[in-house]
Amino acid sequence: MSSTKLEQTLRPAGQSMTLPRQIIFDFLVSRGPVSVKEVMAACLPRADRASIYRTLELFRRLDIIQDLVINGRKVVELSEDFSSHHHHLTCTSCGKSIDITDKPIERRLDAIAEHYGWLATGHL
Amino acid sequence: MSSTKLEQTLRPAGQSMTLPRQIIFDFLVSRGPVSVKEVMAACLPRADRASIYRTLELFRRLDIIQDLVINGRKVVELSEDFSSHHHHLTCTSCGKSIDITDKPIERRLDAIAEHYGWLATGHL
DNA sequence: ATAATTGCAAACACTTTGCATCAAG
DNA sequence: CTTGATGCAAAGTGTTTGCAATTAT
Repeated sequence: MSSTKLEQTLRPAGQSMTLPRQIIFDFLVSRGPVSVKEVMAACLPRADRASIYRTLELFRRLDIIQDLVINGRKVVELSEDFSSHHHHLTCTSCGKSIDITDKPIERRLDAIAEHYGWLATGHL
Repeated sequence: MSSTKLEQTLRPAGQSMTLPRQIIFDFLVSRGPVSVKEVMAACLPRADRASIYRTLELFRRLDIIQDLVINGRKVVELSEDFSSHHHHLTCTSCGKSIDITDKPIERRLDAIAEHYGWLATGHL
């Protein structure tokens, strides 16, 4: 199969590049943060329900995706290595969110961590 | 029943002050962010499983609690009206988290929202 | 060829619902 | 008393697991 960014992550981890994994990954790339239910709706029956769960778990373990909650909705999105680090601005009326970035916030978070004697490895 | 902060929130909403609700609320006050499973473990069988779900849903609706994900764990914690606004510093090794507050962060978030023409009503 | 991954079906866990009983106002 | 909340049991969803068949290397 073609040498994509996905494959470059799977191979070193001793994982195979397979069609279900590609299908799920492609969907995640095409959409922003999505719920598991949305992944199901989009990938079934091309990928089996069990394979979807197993793939999401694998992607999570390889840090290809990360979980988060937006407006009380548990969703999954590509991690920073596959998209870029950002935050979300979410409308409390319609639920839609947009991605934002802000250097000062990042710097301040690092400073806070340092103040407490921690090393900020990441944040939501 | 006694006039607690909880009761002062339930009454105006036309809700009764009941023992199960008190039990669950007390547990949430005594502990920080906890998973539903932990609430179950602590409150069963004094409160019924169904009552626990119904109460958490009610608390959520009355903004007594809020959901969030800490380190991939979906948890619930008292909202700002019942604790004070804060953020979490979470250790990636042991999973423990501590509460922190930081004015500059708050101000910056407000500024960002304004920049996008939004009004920041809250954030995680 | 062989080892890993998949699809299917069954098991399991979690959450919600209907309804009779009980408690709060 | 009257209405709303509870406990129980059953139904409904969501997630995980075992295993034979399939696919990647």
